[in-house]
Amino acid sequence: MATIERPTYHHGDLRNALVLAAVELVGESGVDAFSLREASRRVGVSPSASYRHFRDRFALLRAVAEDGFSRLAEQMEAEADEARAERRGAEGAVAAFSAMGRAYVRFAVHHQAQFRVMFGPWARNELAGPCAGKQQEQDACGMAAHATLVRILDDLVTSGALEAAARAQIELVAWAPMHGLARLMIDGQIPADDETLEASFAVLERPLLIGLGVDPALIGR
Amino acid sequence: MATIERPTYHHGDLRNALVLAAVELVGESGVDAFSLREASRRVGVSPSASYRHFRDRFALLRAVAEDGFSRLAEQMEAEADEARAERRGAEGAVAAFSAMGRAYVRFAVHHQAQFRVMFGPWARNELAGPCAGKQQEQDACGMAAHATLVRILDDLVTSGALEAAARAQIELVAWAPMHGLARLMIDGQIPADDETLEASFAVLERPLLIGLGVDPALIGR
DNA sequence: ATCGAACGTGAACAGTGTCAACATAGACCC
DNA sequence: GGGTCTATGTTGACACTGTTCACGTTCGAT
Repeated sequence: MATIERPTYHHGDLRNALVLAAVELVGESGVDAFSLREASRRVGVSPSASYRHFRDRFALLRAVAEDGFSRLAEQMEAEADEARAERRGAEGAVAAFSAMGRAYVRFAVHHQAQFRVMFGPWARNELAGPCAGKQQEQDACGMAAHATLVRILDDLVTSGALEAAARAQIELVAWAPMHGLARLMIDGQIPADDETLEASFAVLERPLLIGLGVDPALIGR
Repeated sequence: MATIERPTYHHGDLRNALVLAAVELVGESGVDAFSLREASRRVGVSPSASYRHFRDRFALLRAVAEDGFSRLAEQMEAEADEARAERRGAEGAVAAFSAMGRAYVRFAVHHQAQFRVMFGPWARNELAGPCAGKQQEQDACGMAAHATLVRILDDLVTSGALEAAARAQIELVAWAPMHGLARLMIDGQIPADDETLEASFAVLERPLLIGLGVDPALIGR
């Protein structure tokens, strides 16, 4: 009855296949369209089989979120590194910081539905394990991405681009505007094309950095 | 078979009753828990009756969003006016602006689920009318709230607190960080209690205003 | 080779969105 | 008043969903 032929009775890698299918599904038709049954169908497995790997449909969504966070971390890291490579010292740190922010928003816009899942209400719905099953960390999901953020912010201070006193604030002052821009774009309040993205980012960047006390001369064009 | 007795066969105000029930439902158990059937049940009416007033379950959610936007507009307006009343000129304009932002975030935190609906993916799902049935304006939903925002931003310029050149930027520079803070709080990335709210708001406020070129002396304590 | 555990299947339950056919009750005209 | 029209509700059905339970199948260790 499986919709996709499968040579072996056992799938072999069902868990990952399900996550992948779910990511696809969510990407195609949005979070609402996602259904555990449809994901199972795509993988070619009966719906109940999924319950050997996920206690809930929410557990599967959490896995989708986790996948998204790790991709996001990679993306941010890569673009930040690239930006820093072209410059030195404080200027490099500022460039990396800026690139990271841009990467964050770009990721959201290019993976709208998955981004929504990542920050959806599912992650902390029940007492159930927050992410992959580790119960210790409520927000373990975004840990990798958050670690990247912290690293780049620290650079900002150690390179001298930012006074140490501002370090405590910068996390929020950096994150909130970028997150807000991202959400406004994926939720349709702001057009979600790449040009608008760049323009909006540019508008936000300078006042934020200046407000935090970064020397305007360090801010790339 | 109605779960709530109803003296008359016709309800009389079913549309509004449904919206109210939906707002309640969403507030109690989140957007996911919402179901057209449950809303109908609460009102004491058969599920199909709702289809005389809403083409979709999404249409009902859009009505919930609309309700939220008008409440938000009232709230922002009220708190801004109150804050301005105590001061004069540029200082008053800045205070009103600040109060409006605080009201925005506070509304989100105190009406988490409804706020999520307001900015959810439902509003612009289909070609269907965006909100109450008017098809002209894609984002007619937030018009009242947006008008309030514009009014207060204009004050900022006319009162001399902000250079006219910054007017074009300020909309985004004000909205994105507040929206981001709101979402991070309701989505669990930042604790959603009132003290954290005030503290976070305070951290964001000053760099933003300074970055835009507002005289620090005008910023309230 | 056997046996337990891990993995997958089928059939079933309650709940959902939605629709078409039918019932009721106001409104409006004579 | 009586008679018709139309807005409004109701019943019953369909296809779909999440989830569970009893049951097959296969893998790996002994």
